[in-house]
Amino acid sequence: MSSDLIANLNEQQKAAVTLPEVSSLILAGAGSGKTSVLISRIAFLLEHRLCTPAELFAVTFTNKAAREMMTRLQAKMPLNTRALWVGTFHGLCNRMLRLHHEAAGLPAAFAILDMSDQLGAIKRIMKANNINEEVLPARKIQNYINKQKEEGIRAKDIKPYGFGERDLLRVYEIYEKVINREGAVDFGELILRTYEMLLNNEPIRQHYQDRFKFILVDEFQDTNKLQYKFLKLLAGHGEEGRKPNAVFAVGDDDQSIYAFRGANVGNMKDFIRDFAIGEPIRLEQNYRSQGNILDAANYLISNNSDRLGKNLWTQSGKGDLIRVFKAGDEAEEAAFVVDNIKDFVRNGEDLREIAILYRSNAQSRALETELTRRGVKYTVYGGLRFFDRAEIKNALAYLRLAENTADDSAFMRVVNLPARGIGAKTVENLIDLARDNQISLFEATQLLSGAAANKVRVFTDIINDIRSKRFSLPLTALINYTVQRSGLKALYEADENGAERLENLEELTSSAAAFLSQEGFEEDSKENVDNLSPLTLFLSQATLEAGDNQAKAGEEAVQLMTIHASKGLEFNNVFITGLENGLFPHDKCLAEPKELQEERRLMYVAITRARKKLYLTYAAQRLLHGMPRYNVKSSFLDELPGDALKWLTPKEDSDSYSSFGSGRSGGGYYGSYNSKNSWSEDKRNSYSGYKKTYRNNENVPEWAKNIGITKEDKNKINSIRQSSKNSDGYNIGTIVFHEKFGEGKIKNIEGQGENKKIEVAFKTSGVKNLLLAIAQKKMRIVR
DNA sequence: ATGTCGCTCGTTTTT
DNA sequence: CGAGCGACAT
Repeated sequence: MSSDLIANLNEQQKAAVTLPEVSSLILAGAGSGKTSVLISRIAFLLEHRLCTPAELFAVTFTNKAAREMMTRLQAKMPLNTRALWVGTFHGLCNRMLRLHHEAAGLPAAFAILDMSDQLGAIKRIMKANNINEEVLPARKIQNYINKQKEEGIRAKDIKPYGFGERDLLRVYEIYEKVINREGAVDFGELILRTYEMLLNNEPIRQHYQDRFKFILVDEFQDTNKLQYKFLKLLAGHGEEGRKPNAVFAVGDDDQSIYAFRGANVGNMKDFIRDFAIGEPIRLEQNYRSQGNILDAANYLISNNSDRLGKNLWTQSGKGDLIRVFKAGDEAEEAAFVVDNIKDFVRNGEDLREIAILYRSNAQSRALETELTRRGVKYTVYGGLRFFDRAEIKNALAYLRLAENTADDSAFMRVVNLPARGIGAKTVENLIDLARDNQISLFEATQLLSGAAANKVRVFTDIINDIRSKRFSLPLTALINYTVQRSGLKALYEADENGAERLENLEELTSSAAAFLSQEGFEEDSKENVDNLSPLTLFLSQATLEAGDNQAKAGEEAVQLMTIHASKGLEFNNVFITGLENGLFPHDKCLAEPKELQEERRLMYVAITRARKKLYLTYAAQRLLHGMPRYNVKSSFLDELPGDALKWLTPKEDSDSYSSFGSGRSGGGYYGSYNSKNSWSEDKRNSYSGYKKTYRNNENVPEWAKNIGITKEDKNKINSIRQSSKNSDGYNIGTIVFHEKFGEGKIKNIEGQGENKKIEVAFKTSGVKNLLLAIAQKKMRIVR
């Protein structure tokens, strides 16, 4: 059994998996089999009886990672997953807080505020306390509060610097008080409150310290200061007369890309020191990418300082060269990308194995336009998530109020939704009453008088009614009842555009049903293993797991996403677009060397997503906020090894010759495009050796052959240039598909630009004359 | 209570 | 350019 477990591991992986009961740091490079090691480690501990399932605490950053760990573990051995403490920091802290809510000073049914609830709460507080939002934007305060909590700092711990911070601090103080009264916690509070609960309650602390003999942490480089403090406390580090529990931390300092939200790479070095780790175990064999891709990644990241140090290698060959393409503008860039995707498709590649990456979301637009135009299916990661939809949040707000009437965020959201004639004035009164009497908005409704009181009573009656049924009705029935009783159902039924919202509300019920079975609730049981009600758990999960916004499994589509979103994923073919100074590395990161290094790590992450083919593109000109901006290529391109690249457009050297001086070859194309220029540059830097050989086509080494541009390459580039210039692609004979009229063939074209008109013979709807500028939005080219 | 105008701002973001 | 928001009018 156990030999089977480690049979497929390499030496380093084996060393990590079979460690005795000690703390360790596993430096796991991209594609080095990190997840396998983590799972094998747990399996190893259990099989060798080093601990029981109940003695494990394994924490990840995303629900997806936690789920993957559970599934793969279950595939290895039969396990009762609910007994296992595997989850995200927030999920596990939520679990602990629910179990010990009294010790933490919270009601059993405490609400969890997401970012928008939190922002709303801050705005409400500012209004109630006459703090002008123009001077101090609520977003700034939200940022400030979250930054403090990420470091484990309470308002009472802060001595403000100057007036600026004094005001921020004042809101932080009131905010703490208010959300505590509401029986609510925000994301940061979830962890801070758990940390403090353990810190201040010795019996509970000791219980968990005795229990969790093995603590495993994934993506350790992404932990913030508070999370590290929490881990130390849980491990019993610094506890007198106690040997700390074994912490198995897996991470990669080169993939730390979340400093902007509090992640502290420094935790890795602190961990080595605090837990006397000695040397980390390095997983450096890469099983994902081909040689050239890996070389590029290594070469690039070597420009960063303060690394723990690591060099990825692979047994697979060099593979294809990395293609570099300079486009005139973003449309041309998109045309190039889609053109190559079409080639992949012709060669039978699965669309899901193609990813287009970019630095910022706004860049997806040009790409989407081109993909749509050429009829290539795609999905964009990071859209609106299920539990973030307005109608879902509305329904949940009713349920939240039924659970916890003090939840002011939920109250504000739905007190007048659907409209019940409760206007801004009434709400303002309620806010004042609540503030003056230190009570919830719901309680404040009791103090209202006159006509407003009657209108508000309609609302509170609804809440009380749902509340009274929350234990007697099963969860799915309760949700259905709530949707109906709240008036939301009628509201969306009356709305001619409400059909989709109604569907989503129905899906909410089915997601609750799925949740129940997944959580292992017995048919009629009211509680799970932790004695929590289905409703409480469902509401927690709705906030903590907003639902994944990834491509639906089985749907064949090109994957578009930011580089941040791509972390942890891999694809056969990857396009990294927008490689321009100012965009990537981003403007705002140029000033601080630290931030530039994070940008470089971001590039490192992007490169290492690719298994086989990697394309790097940039555009000389790009619309930014509607204005054209002229860019130079990203400095990161100069940090890649020349002999791993193939320039499809004339190679551009940077103004400084540093890249030559440091021994990076300028391998590239010196054929018919302005070859004179290139040759003169060649002479200057004495790197002409193989290029000359190439030109003469004698003794061309195999790897150098690839560097030349073929005729096909050139034709393709020209056609891209052409097609993006006249760019619409609507010609006589083009087959189009129109949303309304279906498929048709273009018979005639008149006019130009804005006035271009096309005459289309539709199969089923006859001949139509359409103004292209308008019809284009509802139409795509079939071929 | 609802719609519309005009202003501002624009990196990445999971929980 | 275009989303989102607040001020203002209806």
